[in-house]
Amino acid sequence: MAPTKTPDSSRRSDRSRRAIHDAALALVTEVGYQRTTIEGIAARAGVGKQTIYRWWPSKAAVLMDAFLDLAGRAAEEVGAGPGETAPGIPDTGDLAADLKLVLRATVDELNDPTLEAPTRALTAEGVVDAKLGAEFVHKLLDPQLALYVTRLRAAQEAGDVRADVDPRIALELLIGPLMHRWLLRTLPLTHAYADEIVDYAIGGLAPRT
Amino acid sequence: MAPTKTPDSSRRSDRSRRAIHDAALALVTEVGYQRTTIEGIAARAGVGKQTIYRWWPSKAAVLMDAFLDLAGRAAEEVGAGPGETAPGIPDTGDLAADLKLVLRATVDELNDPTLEAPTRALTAEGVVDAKLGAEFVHKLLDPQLALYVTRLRAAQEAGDVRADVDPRIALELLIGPLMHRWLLRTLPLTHAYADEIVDYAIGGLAPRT
Amino acid sequence: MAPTKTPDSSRRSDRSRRAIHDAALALVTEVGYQRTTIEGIAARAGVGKQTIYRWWPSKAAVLMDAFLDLAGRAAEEVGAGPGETAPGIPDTGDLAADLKLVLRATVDELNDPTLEAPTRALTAEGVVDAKLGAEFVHKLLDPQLALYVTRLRAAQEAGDVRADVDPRIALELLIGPLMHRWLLRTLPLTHAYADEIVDYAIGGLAPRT
Amino acid sequence: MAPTKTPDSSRRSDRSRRAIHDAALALVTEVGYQRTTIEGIAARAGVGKQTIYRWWPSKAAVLMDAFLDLAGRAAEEVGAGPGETAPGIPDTGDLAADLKLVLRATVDELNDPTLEAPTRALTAEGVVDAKLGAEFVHKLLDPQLALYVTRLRAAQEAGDVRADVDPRIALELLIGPLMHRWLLRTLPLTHAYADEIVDYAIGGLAPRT
DNA sequence: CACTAAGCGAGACGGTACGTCACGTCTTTCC
DNA sequence: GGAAAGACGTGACGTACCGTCTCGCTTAGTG
Repeated sequence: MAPTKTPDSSRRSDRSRRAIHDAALALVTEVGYQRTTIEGIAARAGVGKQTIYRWWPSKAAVLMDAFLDLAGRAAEEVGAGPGETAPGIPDTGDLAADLKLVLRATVDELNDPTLEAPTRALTAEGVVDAKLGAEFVHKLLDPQLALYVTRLRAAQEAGDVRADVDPRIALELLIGPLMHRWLLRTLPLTHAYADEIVDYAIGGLAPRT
Repeated sequence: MAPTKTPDSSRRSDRSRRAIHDAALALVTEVGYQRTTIEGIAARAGVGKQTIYRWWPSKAAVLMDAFLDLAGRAAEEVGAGPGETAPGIPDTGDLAADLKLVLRATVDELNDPTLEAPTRALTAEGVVDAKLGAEFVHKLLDPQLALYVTRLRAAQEAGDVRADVDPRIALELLIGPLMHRWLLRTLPLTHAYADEIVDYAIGGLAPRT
Repeated sequence: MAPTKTPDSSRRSDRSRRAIHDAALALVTEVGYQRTTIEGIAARAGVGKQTIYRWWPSKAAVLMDAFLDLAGRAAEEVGAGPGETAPGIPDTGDLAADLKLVLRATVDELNDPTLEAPTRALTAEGVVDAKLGAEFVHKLLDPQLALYVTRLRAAQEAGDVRADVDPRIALELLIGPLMHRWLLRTLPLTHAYADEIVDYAIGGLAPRT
Repeated sequence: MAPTKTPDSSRRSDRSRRAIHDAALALVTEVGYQRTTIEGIAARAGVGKQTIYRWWPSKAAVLMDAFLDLAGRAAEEVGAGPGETAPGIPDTGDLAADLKLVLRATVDELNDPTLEAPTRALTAEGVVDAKLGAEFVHKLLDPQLALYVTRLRAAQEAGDVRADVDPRIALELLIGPLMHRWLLRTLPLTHAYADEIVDYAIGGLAPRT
C-alpha cells in the first residue's frame, strides 16, 4: 500500500539470517563489539552487506536478534520442547532457598564465557542508547524479572514477605547488587555472593516479628 | 626508561588541555558519545589532533580525564577550598537518615543533565573495556564507596548493623538497585525510591532483635 | 590469480574517471604539482578519496593517465576520427623542411600553457622516479620519437643522411637541445631556434661531399 | 637597521652547517628526495629544526647548498688548491678531441652514484620550480657551460667553426643530447655516445668546404 | 512454462573519521 | 643570541567502514 520499500519477509533467506547471527556473535566474542563491523559480519557470513541493511537498522539490532536467537535456542535445550512454557521460579515454600537457586543460575549465566561478550555489548549499548536500552529491557530483562515478581507475590500471600513491599523494588534489591558487581567488575561474582545478597534482602522484606 | 617516545609533560600546554576537556564534555552532552569524534573535539577546542593523540590513548581516556577534572572542580566548589578534605557521610547517629541523605544526593547527581551524558558514556565504555572500567572504578567510584564503608563500620560499632555484615556487600545492597534503575531506565529515579531502598536494606542489616 | 584485491574494472564509473582526470589537470595547472593533493583532486572531482586510491597507485599515476587521456583526445581532434592512424612526419623530399615543421610543432606544444604544467610535472617526477620515468617514455615519448626514426631512415635511403648514422642518436641531436632549453629555461624556445637546430644537425648528418 | 629577523651570520655554527649538508646528501641518496624531510635532516644532523629554518628557506635550498659544497670540495681535490681557478677546457688545437675529453668527463660525473641522486633531485625540482631552476642554472650550470663558450670561440678564431655559429646553440647541440638521455634514461650513457655526439655536432659546426 | 520480480552475493561509490607524518612557528633552556 | 629540543596548530596522508547504489544470478510465484 505505502510506497515504502518494505522487504517481503516471506522470501527471506533463513540461511543468511542464521549465518549473520552466528557471525555477529562470533565476532563480538572474538574481537569485541567496537571492532565488530557490518562489513566484517557480512564477510564472515558470506553475505552481501545489503542483506544486513535490508533486515536490520543497526549493528546493535543485529546483535540483539542474534542474542535473542541464542537465548531462545538455549531455553529450548533446557525445556522439553519449543512449545514449552518458561520454567519459572520454583516454589518449595522456602523463599530464601528458591531465590538463591535462581540467583545462582543468573550468576552462572553472567559468568558463561559464551554469553559474556554479547551481553556486555548490548547492555553497554543500551546504557547510552535509550531506544535500544528499552528494547533490551523489554525483550530480555522483563520476561525474566516477571518471574521474580510472581514468586514474590506468592511469598507475600504466604506471609513470608510483608504485604506493603513493592515486588518491583524487592527484585531490584536482589538483582541490583549482582548487576552492579558484574558490570563494574569490582569483585568476583560467586554463588556465595548470591546467597549473601538473598540473606540480606530477605531480612529487609520479611515481616517484622 | 621505557623506550617509547614519552612527551615532556612539563612543556604541556595547559590551555589546550582545558580546551580539550571542555570540548569533549560539551560534545558528549550535545551529540552523544558515539558521534563524538577526536577530530570534532580537536576542531572545537581549536587544537591539533596530534595534541590529543600525544597525551591520551583513546577518546574514552580523554573523556575520563575531562570528567575527573569536572568532578574535581565541582568538589572544590562544595568544599571551602582546594585543600579541603572530602565531605564524607555525616554521622548523626541515625543511620537510615544519614544514608538517605547521601543516596538522595547520588540520585540528584545521576539526574543532573550536565553529568548524565558523560557518566553514561564512561560507564558503558567501562562495561565493555575492562581496562577502562577498572580505571573508572578506581578513580571515580572507589573513593565514593569508601565513604559508605566508613559510615557502615561506625554503624557496626554503634550496634546499628550486625557485626558479621561485610560492609562492601552492604553498600552494594544500597548502590546496586539505584544503579540498576538508572542504567536500564526501568523506572524513574526519585528521592522516594532512595528512601525505600535504604529502609529495605537497613532491615536486612540491622541486628535481629 | 594474484592474491591482491584487484578491483573489478568492468564496474568502474566512467563519470568518476573523467572527473578525476579533469580535476587533476586543472589543479596542476592552477596551483602546481607539489600543491596538488589527492584530497584536493577528490574534492574537486566530487569523488571519494578511495575511488582514486582504488584505481591509481600515486598522484603521479593519476596525472599520467589524465595526460594520456588529454593527449588522446587532442589527437582525435586533429585526426579525422578515433580509428585514424597517427599523422606521422611528412616526407616532401626536403628533409630539413620536414624536420623544421615537426620541431616547430613540438616547440608550440611545449609552449602551450595548457600542457606545460602537467608535462613539466610528469617529466620532473620521471627524472627522480625511474619506474614512472620509464612509463612516461614508453607511453608518451617513444611513439613520437618512432616517427622521427621512420623519417630519418627514409632520408638515409634517399641519400640525404649518411648510411652509418644511427637514427636514434640523430633524433637526440634534434630533440635534446630543444628539451634542454625547455627544461632548464635557459633561453626562450622559438621557431627560429628549432630551425637553427635542424640546420646544424643536418650538417652533421648529411653525406660529406 | 630594518626590524626583520636577519640572523647574524658571523655567529653561525659551522659545525651545524656541515652536519646539515652531510645529512641532506646522505638522505637524498639513501631514501630519495621526496622521502627526505627537514625533520629527518635535523635528526640525522643532530640539530634543531629551527637551525635549518633559520638559514634556508626550503628543503631544495638546503640540498642546493649541500651540493655546491660537495662540488666545491670535489673541485679542490682536482685543482691544486682552494684559490685555484677552474680547470677549463684544454685547447690542443684538435677541437673534436678536446670536446670528447670534456664530454666524457661529464658522462662520468652523471654516472657517479654519489652525485646522481642529488643532481636528479635538484634538476627535477628546477624543472617544476622556475625560481629554483634559475638558481640551479646560474650557480651550477652556467659556470661550466661558459667554458664551452670560451673553447668554441677559440675554435671560431682558429677557423674550425663557422663564424656565424652561435656558441650558446653549439654547446646545446653537445650537452642537450647527453642530458636528454640521462634525464629520460632512454639508453645507457657511455663514452662512445659522447664521442658520437661530438662527431655529429662538429659536422654541423665546421665550415662548409 | 516462460516471465517477471524480489532476495541475494558482490562490490564500487561518495563520504567521514581514523591515527600518523611532516610542515613551519614558537617557546624553553642551555651555552 | 645562536642552538638543541620539542610542543603546537595545520593539513595531507593512506586505510577502514559507513550506508547507498547498481550489477548479474538465483529462485519463487504468476499469467
